[in-house]
Amino acid sequence: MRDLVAGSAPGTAAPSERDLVERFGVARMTVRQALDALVAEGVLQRFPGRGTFVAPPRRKPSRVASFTEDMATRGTVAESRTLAAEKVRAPAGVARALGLGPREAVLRWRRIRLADGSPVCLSDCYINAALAPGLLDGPDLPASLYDELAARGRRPTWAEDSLSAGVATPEEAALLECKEGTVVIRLTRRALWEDRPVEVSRSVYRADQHTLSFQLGV
Amino acid sequence: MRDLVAGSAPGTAAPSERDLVERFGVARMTVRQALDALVAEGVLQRFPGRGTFVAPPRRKPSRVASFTEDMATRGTVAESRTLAAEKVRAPAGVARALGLGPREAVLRWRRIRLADGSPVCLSDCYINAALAPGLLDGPDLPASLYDELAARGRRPTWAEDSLSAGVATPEEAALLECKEGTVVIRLTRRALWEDRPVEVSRSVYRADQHTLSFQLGV
DNA sequence: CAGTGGTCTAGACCACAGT
DNA sequence: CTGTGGTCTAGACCACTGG
Repeated sequence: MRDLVAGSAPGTAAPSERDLVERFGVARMTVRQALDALVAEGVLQRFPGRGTFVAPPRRKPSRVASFTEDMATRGTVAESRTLAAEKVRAPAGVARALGLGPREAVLRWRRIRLADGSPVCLSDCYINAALAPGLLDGPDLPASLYDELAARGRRPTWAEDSLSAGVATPEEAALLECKEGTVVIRLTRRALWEDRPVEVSRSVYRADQHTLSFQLGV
Repeated sequence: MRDLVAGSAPGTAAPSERDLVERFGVARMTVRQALDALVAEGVLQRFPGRGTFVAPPRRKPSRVASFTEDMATRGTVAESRTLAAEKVRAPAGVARALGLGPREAVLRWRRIRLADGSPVCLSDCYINAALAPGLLDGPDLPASLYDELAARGRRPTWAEDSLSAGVATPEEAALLECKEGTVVIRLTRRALWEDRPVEVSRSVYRADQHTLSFQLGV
């Protein structure tokens, strides 16, 4: 079905609905449902009175990106060193951001993130334990938090990021293997799955090594 | 139609399709089309074999935000001082980013952006003149670039932002009324409308005064 | 004008949930 | 088992577009 238009130049007219009815020997409502799917996908566009046409290419929808993915799109290898992976009672601010009562259990995962072997980011992540039980319990820690959440059907569908910049504290400088006073970007993220907070995190990126990028949809 | 579920708690069952057929005296396909619209809007969710239910509330889709909107959501007043508003031949890099030939005409708009009266951002924006003819020609400059583009049906539907951080140059410091060496966030944006580049810009934010935020959708 | 998509009817059979 | 949504048929009339 979609073969009929695959690879066609944008603006090319698709066969009319009544054409397809004849060609496939089905009812017109059936044809329309098939076309509806392609329209929803953005492959086709309909113009009443004129016809159905191949839509101009669409940008990928914006999507909450994981560090791992982000690195992959740059062609660099993401690794991480875990500094802490534990179940703790949520600090007040974290509990509030996760919509939990104070001192409820959360998972904390603190990592240094490396790109091609050199440290670019220090991340401190709190995960709603109720939504991802045992996430940090296995013999091996997950390679990617978002992949692991995806495997549990809990990948964030929405996130709010706040960005500021400053200079590295002595501790940050030591962990990121840079000079104290290096300019860093601080990113705070609150990520939700189906309107329920899954993760809050604070990350510190070496700004001299790393550029953050965002794709913003519609 | 949507009154039937307006305000209902998420998870509430909607009337079944056959119910609605009787209630409104229409065909089932008609009911389904009406429901399809609500499902597409995210108001309802269908579960085969079980029924149709009120969907959990959805986050607003991520959307390319304008400085003006961004300020409004913070409850602060956005203003700007125009440093330059002119038609120029596009520098090579800008031309490439806008998908134009070298030295084609583009609109350049350079502004200092103020939040509650104090400078927070220096922005240098190049606009594809073909997509927004005369944008800077009126007796008054637009109050908001994105509002003005929206009025012409050319509001960006997609954008790609790159963020880095550094320290203010002497010129930037003078314009932003801060000390040389103040930490700043540099943001490069390429904004498209229907897959055609509309705007590329470079902005410099005082990081000690301003936090950038992003909402990222699905 | 003829052709297009948009909407609608009054049925039908299927796969699947929950009881 | 009954009731649900998912899919399908073979028509129909409408408003709109373009020549």
